[in-house]
Amino acid sequence: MSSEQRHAPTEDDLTATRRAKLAELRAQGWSYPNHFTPTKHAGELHAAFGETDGAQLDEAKHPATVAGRVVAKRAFGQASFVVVEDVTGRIQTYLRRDQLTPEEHALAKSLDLGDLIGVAGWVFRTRTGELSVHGTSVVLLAKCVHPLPEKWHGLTDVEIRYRKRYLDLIANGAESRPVFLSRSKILAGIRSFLVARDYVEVETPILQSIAGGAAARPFLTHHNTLDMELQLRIAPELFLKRLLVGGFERVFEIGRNFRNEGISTQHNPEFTMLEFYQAYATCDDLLPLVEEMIGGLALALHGTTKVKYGEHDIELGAGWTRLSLIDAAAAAAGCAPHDLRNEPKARAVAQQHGVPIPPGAGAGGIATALFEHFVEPTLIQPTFVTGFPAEVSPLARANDDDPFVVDRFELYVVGRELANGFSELNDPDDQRARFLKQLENRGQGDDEAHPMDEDYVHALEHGMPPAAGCGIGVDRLTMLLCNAQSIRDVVLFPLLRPAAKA
RNA sequence: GAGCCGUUAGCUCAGCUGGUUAGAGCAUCUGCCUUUUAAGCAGAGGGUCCCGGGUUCGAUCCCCGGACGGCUCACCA
Repeated sequence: MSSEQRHAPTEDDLTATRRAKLAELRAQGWSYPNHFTPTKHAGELHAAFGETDGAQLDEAKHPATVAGRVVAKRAFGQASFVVVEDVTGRIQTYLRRDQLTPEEHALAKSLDLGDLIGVAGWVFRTRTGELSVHGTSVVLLAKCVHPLPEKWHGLTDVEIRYRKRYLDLIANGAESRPVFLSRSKILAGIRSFLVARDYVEVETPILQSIAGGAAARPFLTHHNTLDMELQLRIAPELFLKRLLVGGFERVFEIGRNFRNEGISTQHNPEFTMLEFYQAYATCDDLLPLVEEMIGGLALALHGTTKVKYGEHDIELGAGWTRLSLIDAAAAAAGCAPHDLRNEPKARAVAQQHGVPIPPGAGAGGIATALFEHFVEPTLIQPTFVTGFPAEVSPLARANDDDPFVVDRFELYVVGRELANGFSELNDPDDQRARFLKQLENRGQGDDEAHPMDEDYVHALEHGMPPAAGCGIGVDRLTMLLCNAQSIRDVVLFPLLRPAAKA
């Protein structure tokens, strides 16, 4: 390739070199072998022989076959040290000419960082004391034709980490993999917690004709043969409650919700939510359940209910603070609680503090805006906020003594909403009226107002047992328990714009 | 959607006030090396300085526009 001639952007030289090696192997008949069975993981070998001295190992010559990715290679003329990484960790292999066929020796010399190989041999300890596998055969399992990120600094470009998560896992596996293992444990922990309490796991539609159950804008899609507009669900709530009508008494679903909104460190357009519903329970019954679940998950993951999140030390052991939304908002805004029940007065308070008033908001909506503005960011330790205005809770049951509010709570930790639960509204006429009120708000410009769902009201008209339900954002819970500052660090493949065409 | 910041070799990063041929380490290639530990030694190759305009004798650098990303804000969980 002449240097004065500006060649078209062809393949990178590093990749070309590796492809040439691959072509050579193929010419010799190699073709991505399918049958290879390792007998040991790296972690097993370290666990079994980590304390065994070299003389004993030489005596016993324990056989071992390992497989994994080449993550380091130190080659000499007639021998090489090749470090292989599998899901449990790393093990060094030692490949020398006098133990291999000529073809294997040539392969060992041509190995690139990133290749997947299998090595059979015996366990030994090198002169410098490192536990290794002395190879008697080596086979290439898959070729890596692209150069991998540098071994010392790893991959720091966050865009590539999210876009090509496999590279993040290869290059930064020690840091990024544990988060996803923890996420798996959290999901399993939630399931076993609820199943142990007689909850039934169910799956409800993601494709819905009216996406309801939350205040959010949906994604739109289309069914071709039915020629039908569909929306991706924004919450499973209304279907889970139809199941309560049908006779299930305790149900839960862990699933993806889709909300057509902005992206931030705390928002991914698709996110995982746990929702659970219990008949013959009230809102108050759920608080201890949530405490126990989240505290138990922390204990299972970390062995303690104290977790570190950024600068904060969070105590997730039971006994969380409880706070009334209206009282807290009034205290922060320096007015009397009853002022926030009166729309003109509430409006004046908000204007006095320069807090924007949502379109169509009445006293309840304004009180909530004040709460979110002043109080929410200050709730660092786990706090249950109760007494939400009915106006902002179209699916929750009004309080018997004070119909201005509903029997509802939200859980806040490190200034973020983590869970939302309430006694369910099972009065179909009240539900219809609330939906109509939401339609009014929609007319006034609130495009996240809840749509009318006659089918759901019709279900309620058959009688839904008194019940309470709760939703927990699994991604945010994982962030909290894994000390992750961005939701993209706990979602394997976060949504990104398509990469610019290079 | 708005504001601020960023984008230089495959990766991690330098690059002065605008100056001639844009550097380093790792990685790669060639040679030597049968117990290394970020192996070593000798040599070599590798760049659309994110893209498009503008200013200038001259732009990686200054100005304008755009793409992508990060952070903050707004909305939600």
